Amino acid sequence: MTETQSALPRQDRRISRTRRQLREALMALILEKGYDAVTVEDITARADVGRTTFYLHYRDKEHLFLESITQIADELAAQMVALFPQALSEDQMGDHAMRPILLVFRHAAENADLYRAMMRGEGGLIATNRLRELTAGYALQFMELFLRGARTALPLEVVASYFAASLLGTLTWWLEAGMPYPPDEMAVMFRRLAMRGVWEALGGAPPPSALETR
Amino acid sequence: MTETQSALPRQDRRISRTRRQLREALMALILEKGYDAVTVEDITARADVGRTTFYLHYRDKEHLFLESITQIADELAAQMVALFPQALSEDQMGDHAMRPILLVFRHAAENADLYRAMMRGEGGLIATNRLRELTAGYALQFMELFLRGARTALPLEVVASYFAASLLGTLTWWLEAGMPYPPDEMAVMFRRLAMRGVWEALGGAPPPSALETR
DNA sequence: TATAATCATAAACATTCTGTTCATTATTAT
DNA sequence: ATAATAATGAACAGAATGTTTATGATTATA
Repeated sequence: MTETQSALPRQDRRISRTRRQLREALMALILEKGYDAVTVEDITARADVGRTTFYLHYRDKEHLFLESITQIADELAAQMVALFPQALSEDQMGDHAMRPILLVFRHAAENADLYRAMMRGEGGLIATNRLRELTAGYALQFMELFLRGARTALPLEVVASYFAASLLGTLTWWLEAGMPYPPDEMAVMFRRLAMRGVWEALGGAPPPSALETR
Repeated sequence: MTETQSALPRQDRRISRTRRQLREALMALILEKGYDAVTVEDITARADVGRTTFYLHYRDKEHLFLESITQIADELAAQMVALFPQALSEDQMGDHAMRPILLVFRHAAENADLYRAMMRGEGGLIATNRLRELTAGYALQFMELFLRGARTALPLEVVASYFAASLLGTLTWWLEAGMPYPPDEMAVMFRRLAMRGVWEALGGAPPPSALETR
C-alpha cells in the first residue's frame, strides 16, 4: 500500500516506529472522538511525532485510516483463509459457509467499540466500502472454488455483491442498535435469511441439512 | 424538518425561494464535483444568494443535503404508498412485493447521475443511511400490515434491516458498476436472492407462484 | 566506530473554509 | 402605507490543511 518496501534493505526502524505510532494514535482517537473530529494535529500530538512527519508518510488522514483498516481486515481475512481447504473437502457447503459468518459477527462483537466509532461519520463510508470490497472478493473466491466452473442461475458477481452488502448492512444495523442479540444468534439469523436465496442463485437445490436452523 | 412553518401564515415567499435555490444549487454542484468538493460558498454563489443567507436557513452543508435527499425520497415514497392497499387486498404477497423493488431500481436508473454523484465520498454515507432508514421503515410497515400480528420466525426488525441493507447495497453496487444489467432484470435477480429467505423468516412456506422467476 | 544516508523536527507561512456579527437595504404580508 | 421580516455585504476570528526550509538526530552499513 505504501511505497517504501522495495527490496532486501529492511525498512528503517524509524519508519515503522513512526507509522505504528500514527496508526495507534488514530485508532485511539477514533474511539474517543469519532473519526470526523480527529485532526492531523491530534494524531501527531498523541503519537508524539512532529506534524511535518505525518505528511512525510501519509497524504492525509484518510490515507492513514485506510492503512489501519486494512490491517484490521487482514486479521479477519487470515482467519478465513484457514477455513478454505476445510470447506472444499466437504461435500456440503452449508455448514462451512456458516463459519465465516460466525467469524465476522464475533470479530465485530469483540471490537464493537472500534467498529462503532469507525462507522460514524465520514469514516463509516470509507470503512464500509473497504470492508464490502473485501467481503465480496472473498465470497466470490469461495463460490468459485466451490462451484468449479458449474453454471449458475445468476451472475456470481451479483450474488457476491448481494451477499457482501447484506452481511455488512446487517452487521452495521446490529452494532448501531446496540447489539440486541448475541453474535452467534445473529449469525444464525443472517444465514437463515441469506442462504436460501444464495443457494438457489448458485443453481442447486440446497441440501436440506445445510438449511436447518442449526 | 425545518422550524419555520408554525401555523396558517403561509411561508414567506422569500424563504421558499431561497431554500429552493439552495437545494437546486447543491444538487447541480454535486453532479459536477461530487458532494465532498462542494463548499458553502460554491452553493451560495451558484444559487445567487449571500453566504450569510445560507446560515440563516441551514446549519451546514449536511443539513441542506439531508433536506434535499428527503425530498427525492419522498417522491419514491409517494409512489410506494400507492401500492399498499393493492398489496393488502391480494392473498399472495409475492407478486406485489415485486412492485416496490421495481420502482426502486427504475427510479435509480432514471436518476443515475445524481445517485452516483451522491454515493461518492462523505455524501454517500449520509445518503445511504437516510435511504436505509427510510427503506427499513417501509419494509417494516409493509410486513406488519401483511402479517396482521402473526408470529414470525425471526424478529421483524432484523428482517427489515436485512432487506433494506441488501436492497440498498445491491443498488449501490449496480450503480457503481455502471449498471451492467437493466433495472427490471436487476429487480428480478434481487427478488430471487432476497425473497426466499425473507418469506421463511416471516414464518410461512412461500406460495410457490410467488417464488417463480417470473 | 566512523560516516554517509536517511528520517524527524520545529517554526513559519500561505491558503481555504467555516460560522458569526452588524449595520443597511429590499421585500413581503396585511 | 407600514410594520415585520428576510437578504445582503463586509469584516472578522478561528481552525485546519498542506508546504517549505534549515537543522538536528538516528540509522544502517562497512
